[in-house]
Amino acid sequence: MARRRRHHRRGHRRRRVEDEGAEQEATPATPPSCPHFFKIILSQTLESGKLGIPKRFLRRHGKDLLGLVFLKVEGGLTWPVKLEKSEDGMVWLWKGWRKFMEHYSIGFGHLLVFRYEGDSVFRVIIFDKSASEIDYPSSIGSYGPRPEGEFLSRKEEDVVEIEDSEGFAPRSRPRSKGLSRGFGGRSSLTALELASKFKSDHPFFRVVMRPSYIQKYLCVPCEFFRKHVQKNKQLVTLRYSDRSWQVKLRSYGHRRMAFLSTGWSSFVRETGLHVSDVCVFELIDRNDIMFRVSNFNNDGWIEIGQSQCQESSSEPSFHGSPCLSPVTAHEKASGFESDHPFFKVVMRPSYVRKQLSIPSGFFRKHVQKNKQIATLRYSDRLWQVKLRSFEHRGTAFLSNGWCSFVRETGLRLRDVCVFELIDRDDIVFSVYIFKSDGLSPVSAFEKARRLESDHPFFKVVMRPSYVRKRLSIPSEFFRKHVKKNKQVATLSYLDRSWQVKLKSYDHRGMAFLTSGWPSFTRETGLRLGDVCVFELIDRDDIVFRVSIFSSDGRIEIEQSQFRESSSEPAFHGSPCPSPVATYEKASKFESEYPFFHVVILPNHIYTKLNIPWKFMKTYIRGDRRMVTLVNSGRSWEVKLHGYKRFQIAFLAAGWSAFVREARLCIGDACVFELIDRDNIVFRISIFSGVNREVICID
DNA sequence: ACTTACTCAGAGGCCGTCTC
DNA sequence: GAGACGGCCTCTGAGTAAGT
Repeated sequence: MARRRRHHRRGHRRRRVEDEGAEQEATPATPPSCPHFFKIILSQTLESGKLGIPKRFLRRHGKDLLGLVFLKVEGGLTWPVKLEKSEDGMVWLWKGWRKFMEHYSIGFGHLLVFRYEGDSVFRVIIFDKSASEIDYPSSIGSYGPRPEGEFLSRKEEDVVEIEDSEGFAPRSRPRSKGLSRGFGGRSSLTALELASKFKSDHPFFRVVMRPSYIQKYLCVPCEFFRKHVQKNKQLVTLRYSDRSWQVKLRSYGHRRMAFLSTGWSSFVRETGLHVSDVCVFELIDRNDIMFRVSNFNNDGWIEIGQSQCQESSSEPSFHGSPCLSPVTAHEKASGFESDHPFFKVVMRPSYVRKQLSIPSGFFRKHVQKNKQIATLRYSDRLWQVKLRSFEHRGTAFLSNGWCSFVRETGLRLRDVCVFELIDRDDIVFSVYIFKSDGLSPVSAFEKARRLESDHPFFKVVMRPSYVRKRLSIPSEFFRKHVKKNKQVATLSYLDRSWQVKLKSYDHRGMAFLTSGWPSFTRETGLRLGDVCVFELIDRDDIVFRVSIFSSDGRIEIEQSQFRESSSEPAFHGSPCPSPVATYEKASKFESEYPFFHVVILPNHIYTKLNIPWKFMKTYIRGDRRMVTLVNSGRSWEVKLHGYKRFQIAFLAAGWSAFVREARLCIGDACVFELIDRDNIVFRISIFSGVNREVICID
């Protein structure tokens, strides 16, 4: 049930944020008895002296509105305002509206919520530019509104609110694209309203989650910090749904600022906090600085600290690079809950190809040290997988047998797996696979990977740090194509260009696009998972022509002179994803003979090739030490090593000769068909990169 | 034959500076 | 003053070489 509700909640979150000046009606979560709409005050409204009522609101409630309505502000007067109807069906608040605006000093960027109470009466809530509700004194006559940015509530002295979110509230700073981009919120407003009703005996503050809060750290309102937090405190505890997180409290005394830093991102990730969620932080223990956190979500879902909601006591944290975390699979998996301990993993190329890294925290906590084998259960099948751990490094992997699991369950890059430990004694995991579907970056990836240019270029999958901060330039590309004295690059995209600072650290061979890059990502709408191709079209002035391939089909612009590639440069930003396509081709391979396939990695070229132990155990009898590889009419004798004790097998002596002479390349996928079990003869089919397809199949 | 250590690229965190 | 931005450092993990 809880799972279903959560899923429902995610669905709401994904609703598109409305545009500038959006007019909203009551949300589905709002009781039907209390319809409302909101308006953002733009210059046009100020100049015309009238305010349009949203048509959708009129359709539902317009018949109740006669020629006159009454506007009431909390604790204030009731203002009669005449309505005007224009020919196009619009209805305006007209005579009396200007007076109302002047009286309450309503200005550009203010947000007004009109809650319809029936009988032509609207209760009006006024938010200033910082999205803080202006709390007008009850003896309104001689008072103007409180200064912008002041957010202390008079009703509750211990309450400090900061209600400001890039997601739906106007920022205190002007932005280039207008201040109300995505005032979105029909749903945010509901969350905000719900949160605004929050009451507690403890001091508390409310925060609307901004992108920077989600991505980096949370700013604690300085007023609250000064008043309630002892200066020597450096650690706080956040309680949420029966779990606790230790988070570092960082403060700059001289600036009277405070942030929740180390540990905050874990809290965000593990509680599934999103931009525009409204959180209430209740200080339930002043001595140890413990906050009870309640989250008011966008669709009215409330998750209160230490609530009855079922929340996993295990570790629901995601493991694996966030850049590869597909929003959809990720979100689907986010709803997973269990009484058993579990961990979640986003499939990275190395996981799909090789071995799965187990989160060290999970391993330490739940897996007995002497265990060497784990069993994976998926559907009605079981797989035995070797459990490798390196205690001193705190790392652990699923190795031998894992590849078979991947192959046989059809696991792919960016799928999300949940591993639920249902039997601690025998280490049995029940595995749940959340497919990344078509919304993963794969399609963008596939499109981008086919491109080639006469100019030097590199390709990047957008990671969180790239989107929000800076872009890392492949060191090899930088060394090879960019002159050392260059400090500025130009990014050309469509008809626009951006000047971006080029920062390099020669001693480490690292290079980044820094200042100006955030503007580029913001203004081109670049998002996590999008793929960018950077063509260096001018080496002297470092001009990159950029092509963007969106991860969800939202936009796709190919403005360059790209053509289909035959020799594909590696992607940057995630470890060597290019073999995935060849792997996928090889995955479709069918044969009457038993077979396995591998993607050739650098270490395969120079050293040895592992054979899946399960394959070895099932199909290769006896203790034979030599095998024959057949390809394109030629054959190679290769030494076979198999170690029962470690369940490892690989091809060694003779293998490198095969690699060399069969012209295997890194990223190629090979299918090994066992065409003669007695003499151990493998027929090798090679699937190469783009355009080469299968080079030869005997 | 197998394990462990080392190296390096890159992601992300910390904290100072800048800007509004 | 508040918060965004930027520089640099540390940590992580993949790949590989060396050690036992």
